[in-house]
Amino acid sequence: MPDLDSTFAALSDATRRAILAQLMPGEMRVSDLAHSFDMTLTAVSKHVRVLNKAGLVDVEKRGRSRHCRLNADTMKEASDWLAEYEAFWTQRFDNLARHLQAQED
Amino acid sequence: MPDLDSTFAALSDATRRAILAQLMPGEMRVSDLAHSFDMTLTAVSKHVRVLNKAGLVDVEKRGRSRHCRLNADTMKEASDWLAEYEAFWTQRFDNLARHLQAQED
DNA sequence: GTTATAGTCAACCAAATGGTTCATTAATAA
DNA sequence: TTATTAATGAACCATTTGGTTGACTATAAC
Repeated sequence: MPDLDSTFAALSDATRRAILAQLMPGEMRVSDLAHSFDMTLTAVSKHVRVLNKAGLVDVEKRGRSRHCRLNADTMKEASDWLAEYEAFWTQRFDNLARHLQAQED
Repeated sequence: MPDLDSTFAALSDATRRAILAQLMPGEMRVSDLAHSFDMTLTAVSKHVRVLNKAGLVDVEKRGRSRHCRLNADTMKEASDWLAEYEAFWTQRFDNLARHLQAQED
């Protein structure tokens, strides 16, 4: 049930975007993520919680670890919202796009 | 010069997204925009300033009016960032059961 | 001129944000 | 059993945010 407000808000922090990038190859524990950042485990845990509440990351408790993994469905919703404006930026590059399309054929 | 931080932050507010939607058909003055919202002109003016600083809206002073228009190039940057995750929502390799398990706290 | 309109600026407020430290819970290891 | 590890919770702090009101600037209209 994540709304666009919390999704975009979650994406507005560089640390959280970096967390998402780290999760691309596969799931990671919260403490593994924390090693990459110059902040406390508590801070990273909070960021993960924000991402989780925004629906961008799923967290699964296994033993005493929390395993985090991307939930890209929510990103798709943000992407879909932006896509409604696509015409406003593709129009400018229309000529280039046609040119590239012609080269593909 | 807008960074992703301010771009996504600007997009995280429903009022500002509504302003962007209103600007799709064409430019509008700040006071025209303000008519649509249950808040003061000052508040709308502040939202426009946030959108302008984020590079999402261009503002041109004409007479005593400020005319606002979309700048979709910045939206494209946000869209491009999200697009790097496209593979994660187009290829749905995660199964539903695991997803549901992750949802429980 | 005087007055109305468009908009910003400044000050203020309550709530949210991003970070810290310290304490605590829960699971594993010795 | 005891100690260690993984992670969250609680309290705190400074800054930012989204809104207000009231004063102000600048343009346009009468």
